[in-house]
Amino acid sequence: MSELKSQQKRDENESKWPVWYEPLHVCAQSGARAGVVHTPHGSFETPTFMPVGTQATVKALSPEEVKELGAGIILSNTYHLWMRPGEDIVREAGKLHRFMNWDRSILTDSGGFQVFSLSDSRHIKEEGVHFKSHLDGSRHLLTPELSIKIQHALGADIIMAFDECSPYPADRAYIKASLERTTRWLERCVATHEAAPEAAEQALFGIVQGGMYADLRRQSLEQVLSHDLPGYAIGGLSVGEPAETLYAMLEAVTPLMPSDKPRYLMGVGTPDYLIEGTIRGIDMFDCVLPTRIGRNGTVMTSQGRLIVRDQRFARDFNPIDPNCDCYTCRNYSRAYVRHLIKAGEIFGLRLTSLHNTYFLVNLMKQVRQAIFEDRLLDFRDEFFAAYGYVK
RNA sequence: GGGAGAAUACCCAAGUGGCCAAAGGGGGCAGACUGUAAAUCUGUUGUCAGUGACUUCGGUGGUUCGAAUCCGCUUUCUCCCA
Repeated sequence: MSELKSQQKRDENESKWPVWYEPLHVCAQSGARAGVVHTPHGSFETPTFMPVGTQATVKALSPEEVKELGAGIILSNTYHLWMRPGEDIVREAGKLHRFMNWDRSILTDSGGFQVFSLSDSRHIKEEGVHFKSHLDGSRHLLTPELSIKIQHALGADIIMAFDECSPYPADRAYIKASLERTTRWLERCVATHEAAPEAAEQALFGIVQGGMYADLRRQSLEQVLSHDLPGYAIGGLSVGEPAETLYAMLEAVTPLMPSDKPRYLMGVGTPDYLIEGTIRGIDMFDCVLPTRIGRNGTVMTSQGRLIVRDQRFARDFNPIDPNCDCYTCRNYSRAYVRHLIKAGEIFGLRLTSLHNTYFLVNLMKQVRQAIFEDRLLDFRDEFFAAYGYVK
């Protein structure tokens, strides 16, 4: 695409969508993209890592802290806020941004992941998914229409289509049927969304499924792309498959995705996946990993993962990561963090959550810089060597 | 001074003849965690070799084919009465 044509496309997207992608640079060495995603609540630089705040809070962190560590966009969750406190309350509060005091971008997941993670207490049907509430066992039906309506009430800048995040392993017939149902659900999501006034300020992203079958991934992509949407996501990965499989699935679809729209790899959060995903053309990632493993006593460092709760750190008065300049590493030692975690002190969870989230957000900043310098493959190799990944 | 009761592994605590190296908690140690039912979950926790052996239930001496469990003595602790 010529410079002029891509500029035209950009202008077109800007006027057409509440959320649009501004490409800035493609890494000559890796083909990875750096850009900016513009939303009604500010812009965020890509590639980026999005911390997850399922229940309208990034667990253990205040919005100010999440902001300070550099996150430009966070996630929240349709299913959980629907169950509690109820989307009507969030709407009444002035929608999510006001409710949780976060003035940057927000993305809400549709509840599609809960179709996967709450598999013991739900039934999938064509109309939607019947859930038994994990809170009180009450029965509920989440449909594509309802998911979109709830997400309208929540008011995130980016909302997700209601999909089935299919399990792994799963046979081809199941995956094919599942992805086709997800496609039909997408049509219903789009119809509901486009008919609503909220479409002016919220952008609906479609989700590519297809399990671990490259041709089914392509089929799903084709169906999703038949809707002109402001962004596209890849779902149903990082569900237990080998890394090579995940990479292969990305390679099956990202080259066919439009270059003027953001691409979001859902639920992916280890450093290797972030880097390899970016190399394969992904712009956005989210994951509970940094906050969850943080709360459970594990930290990520430039030299690899550490279970900082382990005894070997009892007298280690160095920072968690000597190369990190987050609040935790600037002020506290491994020994202190370990002590807090062992003692069950809340502050310990806060320090590890803060560090881990900073680590991934900051990693993506470095990745972005490497893209601009056309040296992302070199950066990857350097990072992996220090982190302890064997390539 | 008299009487009653209790002592079990790092801690608390089950167990009152064999199925007991000994339940269950806690603590310790280790691991897992990927669009969050997760400040959670799993494994392990006498010793040594690892399908077995050895040493353990305050100490000691007995009874018995067999004892953490029954008996004698003893030590310590708690409570009650003087």
